[in-house]
Order: sequence, then C-alpha cells, then structure tokens
Amino acid sequence: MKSRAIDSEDKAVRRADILAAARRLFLEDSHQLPSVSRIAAAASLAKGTVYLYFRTKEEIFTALLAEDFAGLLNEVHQTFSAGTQPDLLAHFVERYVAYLDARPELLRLDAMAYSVLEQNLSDAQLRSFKLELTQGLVRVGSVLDESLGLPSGRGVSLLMRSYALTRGLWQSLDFPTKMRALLAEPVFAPIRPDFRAELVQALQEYWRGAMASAPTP
Amino acid sequence: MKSRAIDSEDKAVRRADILAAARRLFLEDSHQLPSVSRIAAAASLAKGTVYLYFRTKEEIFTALLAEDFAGLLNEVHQTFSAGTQPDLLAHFVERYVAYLDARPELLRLDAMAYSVLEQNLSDAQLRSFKLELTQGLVRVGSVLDESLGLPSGRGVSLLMRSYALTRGLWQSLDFPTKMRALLAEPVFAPIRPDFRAELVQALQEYWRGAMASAPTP
Amino acid sequence: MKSRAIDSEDKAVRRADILAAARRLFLEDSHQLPSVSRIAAAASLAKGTVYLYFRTKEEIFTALLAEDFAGLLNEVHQTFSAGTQPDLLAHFVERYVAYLDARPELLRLDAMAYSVLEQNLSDAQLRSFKLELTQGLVRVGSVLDESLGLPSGRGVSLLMRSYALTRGLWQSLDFPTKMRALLAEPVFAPIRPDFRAELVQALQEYWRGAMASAPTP
Amino acid sequence: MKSRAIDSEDKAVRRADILAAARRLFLEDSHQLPSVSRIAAAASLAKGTVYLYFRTKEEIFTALLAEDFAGLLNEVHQTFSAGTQPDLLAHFVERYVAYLDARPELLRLDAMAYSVLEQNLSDAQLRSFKLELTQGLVRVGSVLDESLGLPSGRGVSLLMRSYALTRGLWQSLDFPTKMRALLAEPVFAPIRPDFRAELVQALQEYWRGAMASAPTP
DNA sequence: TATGAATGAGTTTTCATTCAT
DNA sequence: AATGAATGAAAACTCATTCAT
Repeated sequence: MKSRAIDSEDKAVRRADILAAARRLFLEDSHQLPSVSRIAAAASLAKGTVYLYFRTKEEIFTALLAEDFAGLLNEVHQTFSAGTQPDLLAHFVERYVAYLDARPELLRLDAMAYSVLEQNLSDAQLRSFKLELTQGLVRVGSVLDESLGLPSGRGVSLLMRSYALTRGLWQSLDFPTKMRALLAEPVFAPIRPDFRAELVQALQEYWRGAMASAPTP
Repeated sequence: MKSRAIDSEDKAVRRADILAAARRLFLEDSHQLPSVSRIAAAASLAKGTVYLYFRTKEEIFTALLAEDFAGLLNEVHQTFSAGTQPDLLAHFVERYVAYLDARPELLRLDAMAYSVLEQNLSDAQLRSFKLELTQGLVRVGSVLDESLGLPSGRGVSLLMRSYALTRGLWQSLDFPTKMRALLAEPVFAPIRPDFRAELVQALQEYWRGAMASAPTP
Repeated sequence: MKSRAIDSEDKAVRRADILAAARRLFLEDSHQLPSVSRIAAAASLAKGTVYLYFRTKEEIFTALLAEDFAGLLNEVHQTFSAGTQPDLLAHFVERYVAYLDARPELLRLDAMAYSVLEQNLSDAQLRSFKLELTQGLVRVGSVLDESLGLPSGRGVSLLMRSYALTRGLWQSLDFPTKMRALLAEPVFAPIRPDFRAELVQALQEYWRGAMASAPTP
Repeated sequence: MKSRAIDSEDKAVRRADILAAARRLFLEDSHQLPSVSRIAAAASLAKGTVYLYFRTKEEIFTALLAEDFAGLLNEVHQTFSAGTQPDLLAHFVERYVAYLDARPELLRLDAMAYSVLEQNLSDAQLRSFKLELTQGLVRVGSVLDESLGLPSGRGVSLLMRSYALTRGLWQSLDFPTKMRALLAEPVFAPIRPDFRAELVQALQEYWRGAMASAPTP
C-alpha cells in the first residue's frame, strides 16, 4: 500500500503519477487505451485508487490530451510572443513540429478521441475540457493577431486550420508497425511520404495561401 | 428466410444490402460500429448469412469506406477531366464538399479507421484496401497533373493534403448531437464555425498557397 | 457437380469416398473431427450431398470407427483360426499391434467417442453400431474359445479386457505434438515409455495372468 | 454479492466452491463440460468472479482432474504403506475400486481429457498438471517397489498399466443413461458386464500375470 | 441426386466500475 | 485514503443442418 496522499500537493503528485503511467503504457501500444488495471499496476497503485483521482478511464486520457494540447499552445504562444523575427513563420513551423515529435502520443490520442474519449465523459467534464482548450486557443490566437497584425479572430482560425492539416496528415501517414512492412512495396510509395517533411511543406503552402488572401471577414 | 441469392448478380445485391444496412445503423450512432447482430437484423438476414459475404465485421466497414473513397475520387476525377473551366478550382471545391455532404458517414468512418478498422483485417485484406485506394489516388492525381499542368506526382500530393485538411477540420468541427447543446454557449463560438464554410475557406487558402509555390521537387 | 450416383454400387462408392475423405482429414489433425464442410470439399462434393449419405456428422465417424473395429476383429479372427501354432499368443499380439499401427486413427477416434460420437446419434444408429460390434465380438470370442479350449464366453472377455488395456495405455501414452516437446524433460520420462513396447509387455502380462487363472465362471 | 474472500484461506474456500459446483454440474451431464456461466450460477457467483480464480474454463476441469488423481494416488499410497498384509493385493483392488466409485466424475473427466482439456491450456499449465501427476506417480510407484520388493521403476509401470486397464474398461462399460435402455436387450449382454466386477477380475488377472513374470528390465 | 445459400443457437472472456474492508 | 474482490454486460464467430433450386 502506497503511503497516503493527504495534502493536496501529495494528491497532485499521485494524480500526475497516474497520468505518467497511462502515457507510458499508451506509448507502448497505441492501438488501444491501456486498461485501468494496467495503469494502476504501472503506477504501483490499486485499481480502486485510480478511481479516487479520475472518475472514469476516459477522464484519464482526456487529461492527457489536455496537457499535450496546452503544451502545444504554449509552444506557439512563445514562438509568437518572442518578438518579431525575420522568418517568424519558419520558426513557428520548426518549433511546432519539434513539439509534436517530442510528444508522439499527442496525435495518436487525438486520433482515438472521436471514437473513444467522448463516449463516457459527463457533460461537465466535456465542457471543462473544451473550455480549457477554447480559452487557450483564443489566448494564443490573439497573440498571433497582434504579432502578425491580423484582424481579430484570424489567429484562432489559422491555428485551427493548421492543426487540422496536421492531424489529417498524421492520420494518413502514420502507420502501425504491422502495416509498415505491408506498405513497403514500391506501389505504395505515393501514399507514404515522410510525415514530418510532408507536414512542413503542407503548412508552408497553407500559410502562404492564408497570408496572401485578403483577411477573411 | 430471404430468397436465395444464386447467381453472382443476386449476390452482389445482397452484399450491397448488407452494406446499406451497416451504413444506416452507423449513421444512427456513429460512436461505434454496430454489431453484426444488428446489421443482420437490419438487413433481414441471419447473422451467419452476413458472414457468407464478409469474413469479419471490420471487412464490412472497410468495404463501406472503400466505396465512399472511390466515390469521392470519382467526383474529383470528373471535375478535372470535364475540360478546362475558368474557375476550375472553385468548381472542384464545390463538388468535393457536396459529395461529403451527401455521404455523412465517410468522415465519421474515417475517424474510426485508425482505432478500429485495422484491428481485425488480414494482411491481404488490408493490402487490397490500401492498394485500391492508392491506385485510385494515383490515377486521379495524374488527371490533376495533366489538367493543371503540374509536374508528375504533384496531383497526388495536392489531393492527399486537401483530404488531410478536410479530415482534420471535420474532426475539430463535427460534434456529436449531445455536444451541440453543450457548445452552444457563446464562449465556445471560436471553436465551432460551420464545417462546410470553414472547409471551403481552408481549401481555398491551401490551394492558393500551393499553386503559388514553386512546384515541389 | 459430380456425376450422379444412381445405382446402389455407385452410391456405395460415393459413401466410401466420403469416409475416406473424413479419415484423411482426421489423420491430419486428430484434435477434432473435421467439419462437414471440409469433408465435403475433400471429397469434391457439396455439403448437402454428404447429408444424402449420412444423416449426421457423427454418423460419419461412427461408420469409420465401425470399419476399423471390424478390421481389428478380423485380424484377431484370422490369427486364431489359422490353426494351432506353438506361440499363438505372441503371434496374436504381433498382428494385433501391427493392425493398430496401420490404422492410427482407430485409437484416436475411439478416444473421442465418449465425448463426441454419442452426442448426436439416433437410438437406431447407436443400436446398429453397438449390435454390429457385439456380434463381431461374440463371433471372434467363440473362435478364441475354441482355439484355446476356453469355457464359452471367456474369449469375449479376454478380447474386451485386452482392448481396454490397449485403449487405456494409448490414452496415457499418445501425446499431441505440442505436448511432445513439453514432456521431453527427463523428469517426465516415467510417464512416456513407447506405446508399442509398453502395449506388448502389458498384453503379455495380462494374458499370462488370465491364462493361469482358473477359468472364470 | 457474496461476501469477499480477503485472506488466502477464504480464497481457497471460494476456489473449492467453484470446483464443487463444476463437479456437480458435470456429474449431472457428463457429455460436455458445463459452461462457465452455469458454473458461476451454481456457485452463486458472477461469471467474472470465476475468472478471478481460474484463467480459463479448461483450468477448472484440469484442477478437478488433478484433485481426483491425487486422491487416487493417495489411496494407493496408503494401501501399500500400511504395512504388509496377507492379501495386500486384494486390499489394494478393493480400496482402489471403492475410490473410483466415490468419485464417479474421475473417469468421465478423464475420458474427455484427450479431446477437450488440452485445447486451451497454456504450456505452463499443462506442464504443471503433468508434473504433479508424474511426481505423484513416481512417489507412489516407489512405495510399491519397496512394499513388494520390486526392482526400481516397476511400481510406476504397474500403476500406469492398472490405470490403463481401468480407464479402458470404463470406457467400454459405462453407458450414458440413454444407452442403458437400448442395451438392455439380451443380445447385448456380452458387452455389458458390470464395470465394477469386471474391473476387479481384470485387475486380478493382470497383477497375477505381472507378478509371475520375471521382473522386466 | 446434387448443390450451396441461409439459418441461428451457443459460449468464452475482458474490463470498467463499485464498494466492503 | 487505499485496497482489490466482485460484478455483469456485451459481441464475434462457427458450423451442423436444412431446403429451395
């Protein structure tokens, strides 16, 4: 039995332990969310204890996703608030992609979100998750607006579209190990460019087009 | 007992019936693939009969997805082979979006593909699915190449990126009914623009940037 | 479609074809009775056709078993009716074991008989199978009685007990392939003597004891 | 909900409850292993609970068989270690047969072992089962060796052959209820002597022959 | 006779969640 | 707070058998 987490700091630590365990297990096999049982074991806790910190399994993974999204927004925020640079856009793409590389579970979790995460969350939890996301997005969006001299709200739009492109490409290009071998045949070459390179190019194309257009009303 | 499908035409009809039933049920609740039991009932067949036409549940949904993708590629193909038009791009976007509207299950199924479809398919089935997709993509890609005077292979790339943008936006903007009410609060306005309008704009931006750039090597 | 079996000879041939196919498949994997589907395919017939010759799957395997038993009894019959020999008993054991070797499916089918075969036979079928067996046994038993100068009925008893010993030893000593490797460890040596050698010795011991005893009333 | 089995003693009790329920149901219909569902109900437990104590259905029946075998070996052990008696052999047969009578499921389970039990056990489970059996056999075998002054290893052999005879006879002579009526006709008399009496005689004959023979090398 | 399409009963196992201790 | 024993819903798939053609 783990020592009791009495004060709220200890509790936060325990909560973080559980999240870390879940993240670790998910990275080991991203085909499915690990079972609560395994998460508990990986965190050296009993199953019941996990439920003291999270009401449902889905809450765990929503929390993970929220963390990762917050981090991603934070990267973007820092990029654009770091003062004007000559090649701000290139800089943005670079940090953005680097962050995604460092958090390989982000896009995988996100890919499961539709079919899994929203199944078993209370309205309150869902709202809270979406609220945090929206607020972060709006905050960083307005940083973009300022930094790039865009009309209000344009930054949010650019961010959402950039992320959409990212997620969409990732889902096209990230293959489970088992499929890698299968798609090694030359005939499949057209559908398996490298994700990272592809993302960089696609983002550049998108932003070029977006910045060229008259600001959307 | 349904009348027997003896010749191959009848069989094709029966197969299509099953697919139609599966499509219908999936549209009713897109959070999970309907059980084979329910599909059989919806098609007025016995469970075992479904397994005469599809080896696994996943094969059913892969077939559905393949159909939808083929149709989408076909739309694009027709758009670009219909002779030069002054506003070819706008025309493309219009038909493309119209097709997606007519096939609301396409993007939902696609969103489940990563976590579900690839779980229980044989290598051969997977390969066959991907092969059909790739070949269609390459075929239509080259139509684009010709029609727009692009370097070889560029069309495939444009298609993949356009679809990535589509899928990514959809996953951001299509909310399950239950969530609609929740996100009606003004505070969520920034993350819930209309999918269709958003897609049109994003595609326009992307294509403007893509066509402006020097052809990628 | 196979040509029609009209006269009763053709039918007998077809019936034998089915039995041969079943036997072949069972020998390939003796863990379970092959499905009717596979038997039909192996006999180049449609599933329904098999049911024109056998009412149930179990009837097929009962027929197989009946054939093998009849053959075994025939061997014994010939052994003991071949005139007195100095070492009649040794001769019997030799031919008996040789027959079992030549019909490896006999003891395997027999081992499944309790749990499988009797599940789904009509009373009439069951009776017919047992009757044929009993009559053969009584017939050969009386040959033994005569040949060895035993009291009436003793031959049947000796045969049943000999076969019991055979079947019991076989079930102890015939291991599925998968188990072979497992039991290769020296610690298991005591439970895996060679079946054939073991059978020969055990039969010799049994018969020595049986012939020594005062005839059982 | 049953009261919780917290300490290991309670758990052993619960495990035993499950085994008892399985045994009871199997005796009611020995043609097939009862489903886990029925076992759980018979033990007044939820299905899932059964799986806390046994990993697979087959493990349940293997445990039952192991128990019964261990008990049988124990009987034999006690018989032969109880000091020299004038009619040691008769005494052995009596206790041996009495034990089998008291455990009617033993031989029935054993008859299913070939076709069923080994289907779904891990190698480790299989090995463990066989190991326990072998060790028990060797242990009791050496008691026989000592008690009867036999060459080392001869006891194991006698035990295996005796059990083979037992199992083989039982499979010939134990008829499912349904078949009893069928075989009541006089014509079947030769194949339906009483199992118990037959076993006693056959064992006596076998042992007489075995003890008469020069010790097998 | 031969075919093979259609039927549908039947069962194991997992795992999120609860709650007695 | 922590534990982990107990719960029970849920679903894919096989295959013997039937019967329309």
